[in-house]
Amino acid sequence: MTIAQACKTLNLSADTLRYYEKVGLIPKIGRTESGLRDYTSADCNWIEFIKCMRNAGVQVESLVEYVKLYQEGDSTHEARKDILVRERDRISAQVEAMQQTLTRLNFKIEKYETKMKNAEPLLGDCAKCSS
Amino acid sequence: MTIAQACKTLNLSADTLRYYEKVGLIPKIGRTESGLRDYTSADCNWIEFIKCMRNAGVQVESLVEYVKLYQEGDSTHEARKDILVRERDRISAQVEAMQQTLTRLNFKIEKYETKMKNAEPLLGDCAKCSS
DNA sequence: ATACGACTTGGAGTTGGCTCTAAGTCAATA
DNA sequence: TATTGACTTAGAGCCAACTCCAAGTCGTAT
Repeated sequence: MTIAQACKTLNLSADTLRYYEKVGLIPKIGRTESGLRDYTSADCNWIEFIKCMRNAGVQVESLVEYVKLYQEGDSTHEARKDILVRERDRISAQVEAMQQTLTRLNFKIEKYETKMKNAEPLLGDCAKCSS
Repeated sequence: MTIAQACKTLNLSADTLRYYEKVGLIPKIGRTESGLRDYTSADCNWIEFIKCMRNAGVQVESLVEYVKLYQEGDSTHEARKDILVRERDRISAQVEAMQQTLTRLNFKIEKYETKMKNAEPLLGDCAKCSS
């Protein structure tokens, strides 16, 4: 699969795919005889995984670390799991904070909707975010 | 309240507070006779709100827009509500994506824990993220 | 009086994550 | 054979959101 096709299936730009490969976020992609990248479906699955993690806010750095360990083989089993656990906990905390923000936003939106024109001076008085 | 005290209560750096004021993310802070910033509790409440939104990933740009409208008075009531709704929907979608990522991560972590050393080649085969 | 520490400013620098540019290679088509 | 279009590379540029720096101004303690 050419890079153009990979872009379409993954909905990522060619620049981004090349960037991901360059920084080690995805393993080296195989080449055709003339030197063009040739994405396998395994490559695409991996990139799909990476994309999912990136969308959730996992840093490129962490994923690079994970890929590196993965390439070092079985001995890195524990370390890899630790990264996943760490990132899961990070995302989990982030989701909780966001849910509190949602509660707060909904409270404010409701005030706007019930035409309480004086909602704004109370801005800070509604439920506070924990952070 | 001096900027140092505001930093402590809000857990934000002085640079960040000044930056927020400069770009219009928080209204102009009053000054003492000698020109030092003097934060009121209303200022702190506002900043607390801003901080909550920023923590949830709301862009500075959007918040600046909101503050600007707020300062223009009652006529911007609808426009302000629209911003809040827009950002709520954005956060909401993001939370959903993150929850799917969490599911995926938990699946992988479990595989690591049950000592399925061959978990990695299946990387892309577990539940896909929608995005 | 002078030194100190907390503040002020404008503007430069940093980080993360892309995104774009320029110059070149290659295969296929007119 | 010449041109077209998709690819290649290294490296520069860009954007958001801070973060740091230098030079200067206060009020207070020695």
